[in-house]
Amino acid sequence: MTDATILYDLLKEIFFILDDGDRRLLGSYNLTVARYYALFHLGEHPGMSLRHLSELMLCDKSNTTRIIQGLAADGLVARSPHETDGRTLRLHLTDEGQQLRARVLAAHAAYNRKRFDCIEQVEQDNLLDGLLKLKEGLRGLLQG
Amino acid sequence: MTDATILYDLLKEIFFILDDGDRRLLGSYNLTVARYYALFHLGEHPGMSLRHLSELMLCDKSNTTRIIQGLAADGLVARSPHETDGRTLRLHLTDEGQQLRARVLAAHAAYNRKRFDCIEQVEQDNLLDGLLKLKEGLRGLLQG
DNA sequence: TATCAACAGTTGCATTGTCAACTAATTGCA
DNA sequence: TGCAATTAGTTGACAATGCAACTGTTGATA
Repeated sequence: MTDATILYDLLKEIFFILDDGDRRLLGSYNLTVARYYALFHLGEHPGMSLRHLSELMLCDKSNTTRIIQGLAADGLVARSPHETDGRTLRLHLTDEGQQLRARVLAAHAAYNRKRFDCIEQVEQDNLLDGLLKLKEGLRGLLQG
Repeated sequence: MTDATILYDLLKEIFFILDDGDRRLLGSYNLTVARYYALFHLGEHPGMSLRHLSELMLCDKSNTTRIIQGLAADGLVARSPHETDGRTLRLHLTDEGQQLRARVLAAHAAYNRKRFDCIEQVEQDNLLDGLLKLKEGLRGLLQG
């Protein structure tokens, strides 16, 4: 087994542990992980299109359609037509959506601090460096 | 934004990129990620039970039932009754399954090497150290 | 300008995944 | 031994997700 495969397996395993924790935390706010990400990105980019959101969420646009449908049904997101482009939607958080987003983001940040407390600050920084480089490299592969 | 959240976001994004790549690579072999893992484990433990496979795949046994049904329909896996325990199945790769497994494992390992080539060996080792520590820490949280 | 390609979003379908209920077989214990 | 509890696997209901095909809109160009 090569180093690359060990790294790969580790990354996958850590993801599953993080994701499992997320599911529990977010479930207590009646959110799924996907809905949480949608709320997050919509707060960062008010008025964004569905396609743009799909790119940020790294998922298929059909999936995004349905996630937004659910959030709209819950009164957290509003969809309006684009002013000039008849194909495009403008997505916005409702007031309720913004309030929920603020609460959940705070809870999630606190949860992350707790989770990553297990490693020292220096190691966090090292890890951050390595992961950043890895991410850039992987993104580069997608282009080339 | 705290370091912890940056780390978290990086890990998630890297996972999604890896997963997307996996889906493409495995798709070219007519495999899904779940089927790939099933082939992998079945090759390591010939004759294993469905329940055992479920544990290794970290998923519900009903899901495993259906994944195996699909693989069997494709002629990659054979199911036979256990010699002494009438409840239990014995799962085996067919010859075709073994050949496919060998090819796909090699392709996946090569793909991983290519993907992780973007960072130097020393950095890979550092990353591995940090991730290992993180994994242990996260596991610790689950217990405590 | 008329047409054709590209794009945004939706819908249908298959796979994956969970949970709960079920069947059949085994095990344990009174 | 015989009955109750456990175990292996399957099935059904449902949600999330990806892919492919579709509709309607925009844009580019001949």
